[in-house]
Amino acid sequence: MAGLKEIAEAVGVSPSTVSRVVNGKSYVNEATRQKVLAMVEQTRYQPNVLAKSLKLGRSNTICLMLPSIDNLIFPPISRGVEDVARKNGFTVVLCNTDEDAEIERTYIEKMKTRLIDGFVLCSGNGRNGSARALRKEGFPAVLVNRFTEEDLGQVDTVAVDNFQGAYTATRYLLRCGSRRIALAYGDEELYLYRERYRGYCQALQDAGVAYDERLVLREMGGNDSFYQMTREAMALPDPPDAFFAMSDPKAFVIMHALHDLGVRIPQDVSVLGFDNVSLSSMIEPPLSTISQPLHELGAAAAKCLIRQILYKDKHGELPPPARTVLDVDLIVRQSTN
Amino acid sequence: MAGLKEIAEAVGVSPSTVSRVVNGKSYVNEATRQKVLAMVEQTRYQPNVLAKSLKLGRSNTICLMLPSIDNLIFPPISRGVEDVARKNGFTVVLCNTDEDAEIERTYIEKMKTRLIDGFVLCSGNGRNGSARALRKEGFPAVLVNRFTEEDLGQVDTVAVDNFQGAYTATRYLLRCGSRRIALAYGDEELYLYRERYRGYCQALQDAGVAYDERLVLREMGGNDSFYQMTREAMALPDPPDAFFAMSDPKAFVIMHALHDLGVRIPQDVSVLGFDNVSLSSMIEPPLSTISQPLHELGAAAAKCLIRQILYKDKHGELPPPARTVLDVDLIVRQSTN
DNA sequence: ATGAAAGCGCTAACAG
DNA sequence: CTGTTAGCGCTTTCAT
Repeated sequence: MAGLKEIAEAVGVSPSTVSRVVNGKSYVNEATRQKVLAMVEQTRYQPNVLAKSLKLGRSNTICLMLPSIDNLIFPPISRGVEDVARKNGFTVVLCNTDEDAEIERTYIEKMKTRLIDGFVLCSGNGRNGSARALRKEGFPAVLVNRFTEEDLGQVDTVAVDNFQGAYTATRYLLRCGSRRIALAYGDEELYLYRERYRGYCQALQDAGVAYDERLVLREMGGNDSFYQMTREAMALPDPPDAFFAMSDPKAFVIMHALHDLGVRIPQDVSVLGFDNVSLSSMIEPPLSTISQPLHELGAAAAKCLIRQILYKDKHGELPPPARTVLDVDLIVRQSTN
Repeated sequence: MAGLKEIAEAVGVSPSTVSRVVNGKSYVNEATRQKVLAMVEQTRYQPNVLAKSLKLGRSNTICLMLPSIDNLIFPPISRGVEDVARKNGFTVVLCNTDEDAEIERTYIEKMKTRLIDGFVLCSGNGRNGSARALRKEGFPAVLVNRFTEEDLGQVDTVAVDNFQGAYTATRYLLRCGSRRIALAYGDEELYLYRERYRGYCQALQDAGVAYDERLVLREMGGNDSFYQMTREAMALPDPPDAFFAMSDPKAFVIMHALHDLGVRIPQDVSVLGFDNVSLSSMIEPPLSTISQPLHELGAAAAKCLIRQILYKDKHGELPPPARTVLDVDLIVRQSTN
């Protein structure tokens, strides 16, 4: 692969000149500019990004940290991030942490030594303040979906309004006539789930419907645990007439359990999800759900991060943290009535 | 961030010495070694990977090129790649090409300038010989799932035995008593689908069952096209008594269409998929399918690639191309009988 | 408008 | 066993 030097020699100018025309930063005599350009074309010259990064202290690379790309909501988010990153000349490195704080820490350290320009994080459970630490060190960072109260105002965040989404969901179920709404509660460590819980409670209260602790199914060890909990709930003296699942995959498990119980959806009980994962429209019956704009969430995060990076280039410091909240929609399909 | 130089000064030795102890390549006086190590510890020194790569011409980074991480089979493959890469000290950067040869080409060029050590490719439709070109240039590369006859023996490949899988699938359906087996045929440009088609035809022939062109549903413009084709097939004078879908998502669409038609699965018709994507066990009824070891496919690819990289380091050239074939299993669930 | 020179952080001969 | 030197490919003052 030809380098700056080779093409400089071939044209009979200095490497600096070639660098100048390639980067278009400084004026160069039009005649030589053309000659250089011709040679660049001819040799299909591509600048060595590593050398450039080393020199500049900027790699045009961002890191996307998530629990696992296997989780259905992350592929679209990841595409959102990549699509805008690419459009802006950035490369993205994806890291799966498996929710392990140690792995996350290791990755972050490693990435710093690659002169990574910034981080998009969806991996924290909220307790480890990675993002805040990063920001304190001057690293651009943005939290997507997963963050806590403490992060707000301290670091950039992107998410939907989880409280509102759950409120809307619950109110809808109520309006459909449900009165005993079971809740499939995700990992309570996560702020986003606590927010959805709040939305659920608030909607119940606003409608004057009693909250029943026996109807809140608390995840223990994965989504599969909802299979058994669903059966137990249905065995209650006054069983649920609806299930609100805090994520679509939980709804899938619930529907499965209900099916095995011979309970009809939605005739006997309604099921409502949250996320609008691509498969939710493909199952039987198609799942009603609260849609999160997954791709946009990723795109917004990347935009936010790139804004920080550029701002830092210019002003030498990070811009004040911004909060982005996207809207959710209620998608009514056939699992509710 | 402290560099080699800083810690060298602090200890009172030369940078080379520090480099030596850090890399453990050469013997260093035990006493100084300890002092250096102590300082390394204390300053939490992390070598600048970029500088190292630039010097060595090796980045310890590999590139995973796929159509889109949104496609259900890729997340597990991607995890397989990442897991073994990480274990071996490699970072992976993921590129989504959306099946666009131009995007792929651009990505490849870009990655070369990052001194990428090698490529795992699942993105080609077979016609563009990216992998062969790469190999010719001396770049380690391995093809996963998607490749053609021409690639065999020319470049490293990793895949399941698609012919055998489809043969097994079809034979199973036949043994269950089906005689009119419709086939949901994926993109015929892809060798892997043509292989599955061969397996289907062979099994039919071996069983002495007539091949009926009207039963082969050829994808046109996405999986959703199978919805309509399923309806049409069921409207035939002698409709199918089974569907063999060349991928699980196609099976989902078929099941959906069948459901809307009021056809019962598996009582009226059987449906069999291919891939064993994680959701196939969660739908109603749970889908019988041919399981591809997705995670292992990725892991095997990464191993193969790393082997090439190491071999090249040592011998200055690539090892002869190897072919890895993994086994598939028939998973009988409840969509067939 | 252009060239010379220094240096980003690291490694690898080559001396000693 | 350890220090000196050169250089990976690029950008950027600073001269000219």
